[in-house]
Amino acid sequence: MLINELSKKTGVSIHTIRYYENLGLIQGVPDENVKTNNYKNYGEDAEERLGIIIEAKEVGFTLAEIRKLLDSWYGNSGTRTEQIEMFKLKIQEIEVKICQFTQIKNRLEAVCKKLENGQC
Amino acid sequence: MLINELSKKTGVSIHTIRYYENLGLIQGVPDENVKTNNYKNYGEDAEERLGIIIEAKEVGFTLAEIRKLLDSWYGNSGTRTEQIEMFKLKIQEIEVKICQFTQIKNRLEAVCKKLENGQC
DNA sequence: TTAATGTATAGAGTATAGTCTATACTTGTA
DNA sequence: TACAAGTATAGACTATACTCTATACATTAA
Repeated sequence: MLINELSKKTGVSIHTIRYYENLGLIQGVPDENVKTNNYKNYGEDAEERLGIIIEAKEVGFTLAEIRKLLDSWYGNSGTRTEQIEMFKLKIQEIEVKICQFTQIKNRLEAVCKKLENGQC
Repeated sequence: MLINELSKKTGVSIHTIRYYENLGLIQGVPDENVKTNNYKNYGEDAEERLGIIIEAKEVGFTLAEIRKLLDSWYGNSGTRTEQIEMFKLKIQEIEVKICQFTQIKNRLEAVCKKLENGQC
């Protein structure tokens, strides 16, 4: 598919897709059959990678981190042991984040209850 | 306490504290007894607010959101009903985030296991 | 074939969140 | 009293993550 379709499918703007492509997060390839242009084609892999980027961004990873994540995910870098280390580290980070979220949630809930009971 | 002490206590740089103060997230007050300077004094409230800022930032709130949070927290804005609404909304947002984190964590764990079992 | 629309590339502009520098005044210690 | 260190203010600079503009070429429908 061309960039326009990828954009519509994922909800990511064409500009942003190109920005991600410049950063090496996804990659389109020119169609060998078409010699007249250098339009890039994006496959399901690009779509999937974009999906992961969106998800990872939502939970607070930077694009630099996501790049590393994708490289490990798709085995573009590091030995298997390094990849496993990378994933375990990320899992730990996420666990810490979940913990922090739970804490601040409890804090907010406590304040909320106080407010509801008119104790403020 | 003066800005230097506040910085040391919280681990937030003097520059950043001033930046937050400009945004209205915290506030120091000049000492009425000292007429020679306009050095600002920061109380425990400022320290506490900085603590909340740090926590909230860690879980992904923007400074604009944190400002609203602090205003509700300390009752500087809105009716009680509005405050409760605000808190409930934030709690919901956090629940969604925790859910997203759990999902991506499961995803990472699955890939990790595959890697460990040599299925990649 | 022409006009509208789509694509690629490069580079400028924007928003957020700092971070640093310059200048000027104040305080505290030798 | 001199001087190092602290403080305030304003403004410049940086990094991240876009977002937009300009230019040029390609494609497609009328």
